[in-house]
Amino acid sequence: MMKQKRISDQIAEALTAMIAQGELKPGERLPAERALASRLEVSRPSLREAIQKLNSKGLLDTRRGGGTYVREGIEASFVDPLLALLKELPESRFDVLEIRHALEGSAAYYAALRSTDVDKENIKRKFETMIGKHGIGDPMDESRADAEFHLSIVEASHNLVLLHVMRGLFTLLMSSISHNLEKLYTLPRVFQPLSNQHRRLMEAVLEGDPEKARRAAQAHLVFVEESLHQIDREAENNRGQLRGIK
Amino acid sequence: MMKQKRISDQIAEALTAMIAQGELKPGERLPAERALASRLEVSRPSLREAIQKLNSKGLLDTRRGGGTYVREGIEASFVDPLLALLKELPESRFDVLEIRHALEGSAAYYAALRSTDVDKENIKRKFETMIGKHGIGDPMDESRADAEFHLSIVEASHNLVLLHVMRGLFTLLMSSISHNLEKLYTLPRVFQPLSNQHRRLMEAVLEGDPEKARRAAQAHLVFVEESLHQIDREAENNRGQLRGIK
DNA sequence: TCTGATAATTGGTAATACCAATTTAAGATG
DNA sequence: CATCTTAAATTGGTATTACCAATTATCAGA
Repeated sequence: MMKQKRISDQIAEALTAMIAQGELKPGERLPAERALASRLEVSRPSLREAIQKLNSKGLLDTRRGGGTYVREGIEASFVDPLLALLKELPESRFDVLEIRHALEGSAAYYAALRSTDVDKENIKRKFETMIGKHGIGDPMDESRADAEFHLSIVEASHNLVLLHVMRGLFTLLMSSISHNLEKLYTLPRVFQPLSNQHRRLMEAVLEGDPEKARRAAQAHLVFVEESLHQIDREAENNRGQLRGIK
Repeated sequence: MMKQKRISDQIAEALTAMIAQGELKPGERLPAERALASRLEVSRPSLREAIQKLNSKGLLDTRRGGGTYVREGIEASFVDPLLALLKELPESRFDVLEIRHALEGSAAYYAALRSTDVDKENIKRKFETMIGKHGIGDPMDESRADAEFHLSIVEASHNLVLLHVMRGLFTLLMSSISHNLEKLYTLPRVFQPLSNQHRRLMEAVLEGDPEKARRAAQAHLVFVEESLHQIDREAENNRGQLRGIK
């Protein structure tokens, strides 16, 4: 006979399912503890224990006097330790690029094999959005649109675990932006080939050519890596010249 | 003026520090809730909330009537959401294999480029351990030794982010063992080529041939994937036959 | 209409009681 | 003396109640 699960675990699971199924959306506020405990017919401490569990997992966010909310970025449990690592070791972002090279090559390959018409429309939309963001504002916005374009391709691969991992990696990169990544979007000699590569990648996926898609994704990542190395070197040289003047 | 942290967070942090500093060792038992709450001069519900947080993070393990223990294996924070996913969708383990295909190909490539003498000795040791475990006991032990062999190659790639991701994926697989994975070690027609592939992978890394290492890693993963598919089909056929008898 | 004060709501902490599961200790039996 | 069974003690789990602290909403006055 199976042991009965503790009530707090059952509540945590139910809430997790509601978040996973979209019944509870990022940013949405839960009912007040007393009301929710009453509705679920459990005691408030049991509910609190469940909520604390999910706070700890990064799924919920509770503000004293202000209510409990579904967190906006749900990958925190994966990201936090890596974020600490990136803080300590800025070179780790090249580690991330190496991983992206491997994973996005695969993502593009499987996307070319598996994408549905809906996926393809989504990829096109994200590409247009990304192009539309160029030059008109915050490079952060461009960076976000870029990430969303790439994630649309990962979605089209229909590998849920890969999507989870890639979401975590992109969240990580967005959080650690500060290492000249914006230069990718503001330097014309970089942005133009970057944009062409994005287009080539999209076209390969839309044509359903897996090997071409893989190569396009990997060439793109190699270009990003080399561009960042170069931008780093130029920034280093600029610092050297400033020292000479002072 | 900084907001004062909630008491349960302070307790959770203190306990985490004690674990990190070795004051509390894996497997060790905490004092009883009432005693610990009294010692810390907090209420028992506050302490319980802290303990539930750490249970949720995989740092502690609480047994009703039996006490609270420091957990033995500590990578759970990455694993839990994916574990839930794997429970819901057993096919996700093939998603994981697709990712391993991409990541371990890269890991082997960079390991062949970057491994030090220490790395190479470690890889050899893990290989010998894995071979030594074959057939003499629990297939779980073999599975663990297999994971450690692969992780030794990831370590030799000197990509810290990749190591973090791969550790998480292996912990995930170990936790979700139940889908005929042990058959990989107990079926001679599977184990023999598997073992040869492991050897070939190791040799390519030791020779410092990156492309050969990548191909060896990827061939190995393809073989694992196909073997699991086949084992699944046979299990399905066996179930069909049992139905016929009953 | 805007601002400040007050009331209401919400989360945080504590104390207490009791139930359920596990562990330990004591007693009986061979 | 060793082993088994039973009872007691210990431990975690749940619930109720009370009160404090922070935030939000509402109301009154300028």
